[in-house]
Amino acid sequence: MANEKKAVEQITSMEEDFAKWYTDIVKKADLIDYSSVKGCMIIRPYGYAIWENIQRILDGRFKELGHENVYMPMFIPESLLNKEKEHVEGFAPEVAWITMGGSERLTERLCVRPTSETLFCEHYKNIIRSYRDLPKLYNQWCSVVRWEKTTRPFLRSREFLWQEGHTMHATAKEAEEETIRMLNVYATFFEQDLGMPVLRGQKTDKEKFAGAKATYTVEALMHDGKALQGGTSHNFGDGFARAFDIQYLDKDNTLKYCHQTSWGVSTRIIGGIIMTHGDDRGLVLPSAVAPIQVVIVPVQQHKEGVLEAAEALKDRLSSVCRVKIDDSDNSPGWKFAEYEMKGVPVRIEIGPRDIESRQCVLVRRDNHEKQFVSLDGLEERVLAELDALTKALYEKASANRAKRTFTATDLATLQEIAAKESGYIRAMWCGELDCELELKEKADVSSRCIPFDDQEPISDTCVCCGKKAKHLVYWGKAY
RNA sequence: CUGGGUGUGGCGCAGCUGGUAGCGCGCUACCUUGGGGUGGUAGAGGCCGCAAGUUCAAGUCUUGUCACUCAGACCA
Repeated sequence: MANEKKAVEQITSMEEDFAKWYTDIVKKADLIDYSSVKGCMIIRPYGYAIWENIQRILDGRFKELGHENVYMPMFIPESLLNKEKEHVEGFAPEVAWITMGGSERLTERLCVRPTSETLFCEHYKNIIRSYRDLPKLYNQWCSVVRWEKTTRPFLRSREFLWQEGHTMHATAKEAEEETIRMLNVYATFFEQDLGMPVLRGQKTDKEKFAGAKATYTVEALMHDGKALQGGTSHNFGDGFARAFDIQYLDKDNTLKYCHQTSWGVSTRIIGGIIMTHGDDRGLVLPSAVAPIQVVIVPVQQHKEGVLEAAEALKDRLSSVCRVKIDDSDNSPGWKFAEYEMKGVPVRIEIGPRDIESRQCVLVRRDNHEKQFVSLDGLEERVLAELDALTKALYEKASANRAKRTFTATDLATLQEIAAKESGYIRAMWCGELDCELELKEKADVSSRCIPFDDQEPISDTCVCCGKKAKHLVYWGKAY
């Protein structure tokens, strides 16, 4: 249809070129603009509003669980960063350094935080004395800098926004519980609020965070079959505590090292939302984080009573959701396309015909079906549709994941699948780094995670070396 | 970091064998139209990424450089 075609001609089709489709969307939905520094993006009001919604929801959940927000400096002296060996080795290659202050050369250079473990450790050492001081449950919302070679809006930028929780506990058991608890907070947020199914699981040693004892992850699968690590939760054991000498005096009057966790999600989530739910008309936003949940488009708005009726609807709906009315001079068709591009979950059209029959037209972003809806009880109906939309997105994404999840019990099959398909490949693994490297080399896949909820062995031997298998691993290509 | 692509009004592009810049969209004003990007009239807006060089003359040729972008390698 000519009109259909016209509505989508502004963005590249995702089938044609997924990468270009993605950049088209981030630009044309007004999420970001590029800045004059490579890899540093300007997050525009509409994009930032999505982040604010993510922040508000997660921040509330963190606080319900007893976490407090703090703010740490953005600079880390080199000597402080160097205290934990594995950690510094992991991050050193992508750290940005400050060497000058005004016109003076600094005696010790400062790194711009790539993550704040060391800063938290320095502070915790000063404030933790007794078991009564534990646990310490701190979180901060901030930006961090990692000097990436290749950058993409939201997915990999040199500066990005995130939250990083850093907690200190008396025992290893408590630290492990906190690590899993926060992983579950993320998993729930992804699945219920963002409509994104995730795999909860553990990273292999190769993929885990520098300095961590164990790294857990929620992995999401994008529409094109590539995986995206959505959030991470690390258990540090007492490794950093030993490096920074963070001890407390326990009830039994002996000094003990603290056990530590950290966990984070970043603006990368927004990239994940785009690549999971978006379509050829543009962005599709899950209701919970959509800056505009309902857009009201008046039709024949110059006619008597139309704008007034639209305004009245807006007033009513404002009490239950985020609603906008577009009374600009643009034609209705223009507005339809515009708000589809921006991923607004629900559109309501109201014109003279509707007013006469006390109804309006309601169209959901995910299925585009026009429904004639009575104005009575509209608030409840809209809330139900917002909820149904997120659930429908979840179902659709789950179906995509199911379609793209494969199983291999021998190397040849795994290679064949990896070459032909895009998605997860379930396969047994012996636990050796060599096999991970070999699979990368031979099939160009990396281990995404050892999933918690899918460990029923599919064979006894490692898919790569044939030795006794330890875990079922999801393999794939990742962003 | 390696390899490709691209830099020309805000955006997308044209500009051939060198001769002093053009189209579409958008923007501004007014009118018109309005249930899937409505049509019209009149306007505003560019030292062609940057720097050297060749030439009487460079958007166009040469060299260098910077940026963006895609695909790898590396990472949230």
